[in-house]
Amino acid sequence: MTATTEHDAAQLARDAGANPVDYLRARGYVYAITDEAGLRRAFEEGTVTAYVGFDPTAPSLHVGHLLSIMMLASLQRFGHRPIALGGGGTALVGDPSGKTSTRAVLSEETIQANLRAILPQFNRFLDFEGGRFGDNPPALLMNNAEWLLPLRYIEFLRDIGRHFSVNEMLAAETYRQRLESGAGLNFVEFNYRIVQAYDFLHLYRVIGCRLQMGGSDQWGNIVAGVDLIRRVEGGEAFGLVCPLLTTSSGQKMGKTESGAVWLDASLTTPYDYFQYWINVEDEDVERLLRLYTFLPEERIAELTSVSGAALREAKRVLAYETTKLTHGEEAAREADAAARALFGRHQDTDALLADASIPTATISAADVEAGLSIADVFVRAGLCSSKGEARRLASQGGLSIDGQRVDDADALFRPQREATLLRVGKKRYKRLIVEEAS
RNA sequence: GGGCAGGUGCCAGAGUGGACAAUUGGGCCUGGCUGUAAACCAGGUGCCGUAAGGCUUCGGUGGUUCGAAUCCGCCCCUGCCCA
Repeated sequence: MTATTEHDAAQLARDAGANPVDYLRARGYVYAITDEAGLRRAFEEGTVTAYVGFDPTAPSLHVGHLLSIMMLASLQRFGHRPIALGGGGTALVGDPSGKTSTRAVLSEETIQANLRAILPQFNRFLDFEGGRFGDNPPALLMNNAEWLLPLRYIEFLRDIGRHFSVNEMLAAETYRQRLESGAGLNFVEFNYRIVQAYDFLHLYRVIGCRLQMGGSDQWGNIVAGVDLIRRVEGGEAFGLVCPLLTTSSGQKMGKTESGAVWLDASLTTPYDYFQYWINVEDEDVERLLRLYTFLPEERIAELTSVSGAALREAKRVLAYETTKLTHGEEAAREADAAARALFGRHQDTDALLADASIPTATISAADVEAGLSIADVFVRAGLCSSKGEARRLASQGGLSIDGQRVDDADALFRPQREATLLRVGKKRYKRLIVEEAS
């Protein structure tokens, strides 16, 4: 496995005197910038404070948020100040961007709970102490509920609302789509843009934040903030958005059949996280290495100069590096070891069964003795959702135990030893441990 | 507030008293070929059951009927038009 570079790509670029804009562009993060020349100048003139908003609609961030996080992390390596803004207030409003229908309204308690779970996840990516990358200032965590909830309606309408043209907003892609598609748009959602713009204004006023970043679906909202700052304060602020990533086959990044790929280890295990990345398509590896790791350009070029099966090494590095960033080096090493053991050329069942890094389920010895069918066991291990599915898979040749195909899912499960290797399809493995009941 | 049209499986969308666990397409899953890739080909895709069969499902609820996703009442939700 690659030795970790002392200096990552962003720091190298900084040492070489590059403007962060150039780095972000070279890495593929830039989809659009409101005023590129102005932003470059701002970066040259001093420390820029930049923020990205994250709506706490779930108890964890997921891979879809990763690009924005990487942008913040990159800027910090250039000595600028990132702010991760938790949308404790905006989540109550609900962003209609890219949604085809109104999102279910979350309760305030849920949102607060989600926020508490999400904020620590930034720790691995951002430095909240300061100085980890030279003279960088500490990153900040903020929650817009703090200033949005106390807002008074009439005042807000008078001071902020007046700056927004309804005509303009109706013409905006986000809202137009919803209106044209007949999916509907309620007043609360219609206000999302205004509230988000206000966030930017607030951060500009309070800590001089001058840059907001996000996905390209946020462009309109970000521009609205930039405009608001100019109108209200006569200030200069910037927006930068990254492309909305899809895989070569058109899938949204970070989405799988079974849902989002979470950054929380209890929702998506490091093993599964690693597997997500190592399973990317050939055409995507290079782009993803640039976006989701800090590997230097030369290393990426070296890894992706090959084609065909040799690209697997690049994917392994991608998986390792991304897992390391999200879950730490230890977890990355384990996930990598498990992957090698399970998918390596020579499968050694005994070694696999002893390997704790492989996803594991347990079952009590008493249950086994009472008589469990193979289908039952696969269901209990979480590999099948029902016995019917297990039967179906078995009849299609999709189940195996210790490398042996299962023909009859209804046969009694008779483990040879306390550990058994279950497999569904080509890729889903689980180690099953029979435990003496306690 | 009034009028009209709707709410079906992961999604889209047929069905409009029995032949419906529900056509079809997409997605997804499995097998084959492979490199834990793509493309391609084949099969599968509610739950229980070896099977026969049973059970639960078509916004909610209460009816009509031997029988309802399909008919009727009430309620909830969505869209369009009018106010």
